[in-house]
Amino acid sequence: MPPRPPLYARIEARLRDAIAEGRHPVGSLLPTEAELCASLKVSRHTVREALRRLVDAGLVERRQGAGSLVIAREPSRGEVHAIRNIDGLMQYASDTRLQIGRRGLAKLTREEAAQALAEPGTPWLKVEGLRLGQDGRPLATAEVLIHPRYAAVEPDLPERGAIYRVIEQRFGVEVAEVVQEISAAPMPTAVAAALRRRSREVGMFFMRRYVLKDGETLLVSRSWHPAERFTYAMRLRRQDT
Amino acid sequence: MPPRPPLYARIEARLRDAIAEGRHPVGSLLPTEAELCASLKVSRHTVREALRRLVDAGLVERRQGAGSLVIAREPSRGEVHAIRNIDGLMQYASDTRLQIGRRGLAKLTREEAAQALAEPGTPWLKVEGLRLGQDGRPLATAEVLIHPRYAAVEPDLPERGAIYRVIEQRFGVEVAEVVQEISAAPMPTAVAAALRRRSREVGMFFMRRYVLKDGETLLVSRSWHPAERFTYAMRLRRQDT
DNA sequence: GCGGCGGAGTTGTCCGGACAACTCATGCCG
DNA sequence: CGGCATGAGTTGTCCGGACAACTCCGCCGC
Repeated sequence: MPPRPPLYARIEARLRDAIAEGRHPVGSLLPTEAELCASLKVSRHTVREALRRLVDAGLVERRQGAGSLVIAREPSRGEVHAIRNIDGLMQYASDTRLQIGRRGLAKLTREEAAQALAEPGTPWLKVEGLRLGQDGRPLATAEVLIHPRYAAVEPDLPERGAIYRVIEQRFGVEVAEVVQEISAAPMPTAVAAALRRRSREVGMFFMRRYVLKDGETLLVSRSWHPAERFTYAMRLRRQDT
Repeated sequence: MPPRPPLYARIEARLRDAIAEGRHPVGSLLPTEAELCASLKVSRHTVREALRRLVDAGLVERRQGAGSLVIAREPSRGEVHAIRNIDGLMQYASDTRLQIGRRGLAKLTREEAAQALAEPGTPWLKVEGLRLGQDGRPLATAEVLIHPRYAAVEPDLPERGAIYRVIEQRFGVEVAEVVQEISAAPMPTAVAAALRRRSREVGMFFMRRYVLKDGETLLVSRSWHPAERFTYAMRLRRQDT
């Protein structure tokens, strides 16, 4: 008889099953830690270990003060799902690069983001992508903005593959850092409300910036995921002009 | 002024620096949790969070009862280091696949290993590899054993790339599971002692098995890492006959 | 309406402790 | 010499609690 797995593993499996069976659909929030503690009669520590593993598995994302959001039903194989899966691939690539930084990703400040994205007159190469699930249905929209210096890669852009790798090889540069932004500084409430309304359609905002060794921003990806409650509270100048 | 990072992050950075500077060389053991608690005046919980991050970063491996072993000075970019880096690549590939299971990998029993590896008369395709570090010096030796049914991939074997991916594409199969073995069931003490002696040369043993959906073993990789104290305590029939 | 303030709710950090599970060396005994 | 038992040392699991940081919503004044 095999030994009983640890408590947190059983809780993790339980939650994983609940997600897989749709009792916690993608885009919904899991019960809070306190609720799980109460219903499962375990300490918060144990619940957090189980949730941490779901985060590592890519099923859940958490934000302090907001909750635990289900973002996938099954662990991603980290594979290419569809032709136009541009940002998905980049995300995969960056996840690989970022395996270390899975937790503790640095945050982009609002100013940094504005600077990186919205320098007026900067003709960033913009690549639009659609992230598709394994069933072929769209999961999220995405944009990738490439620094004009490296815009010549456009004809080489892979249908499947990591964009930044192509640029690295083509130009002999090296991505030194990947910075991720999920939530941002507070913004004027009116705009926030408008975005919140819109977020019922587009959902959570994701942004990644790829930085070279000399600090230059190589490319920026941003994408929207169809999550209900994780609203985006960041404003990009390029978007509303 | 930026806010002070959390305590565990500072401890992590401190240990990371100590490793990078060689104060904790690769192959040595870190101070025990209790020692770190005492010297840093923090709770064991905080120390464990810092160590967990070092494990996630790939700098440290831990084993219950044994200690925390330094296995790398800097976080791996997860990249190809050298031509003959066959198992290294596979490990990278499997790490990617296994991002989820970074913790809690299932274990191979001794019998399973013997069955997978040492069925007499089974002409497994054996690929020998040498894992090289970024400086070109060997880090570990490796063997990859491919199931005879898929041995026809030999001419296709990549010098750089994941072997199992090649097989998947070539034969239209799909790896459903990756099982990893680090330490194994106890073995006769005499053999253990002999191995322990030898382990001062070859070090820790690693083994991975790639399983198809129907349960068939697609390939097995095993490798030895030059770690001092993490001795190998598993016996493979194929090895001593 | 617009903006700011505040408070309830939620997750993040950190402490202290206890016991279980595992590793490894030692020593005893056949 | 081989095998087993023992025990110290180390990491894994789990509990309980406290406060900090953050999110989000509603209230209120202008």
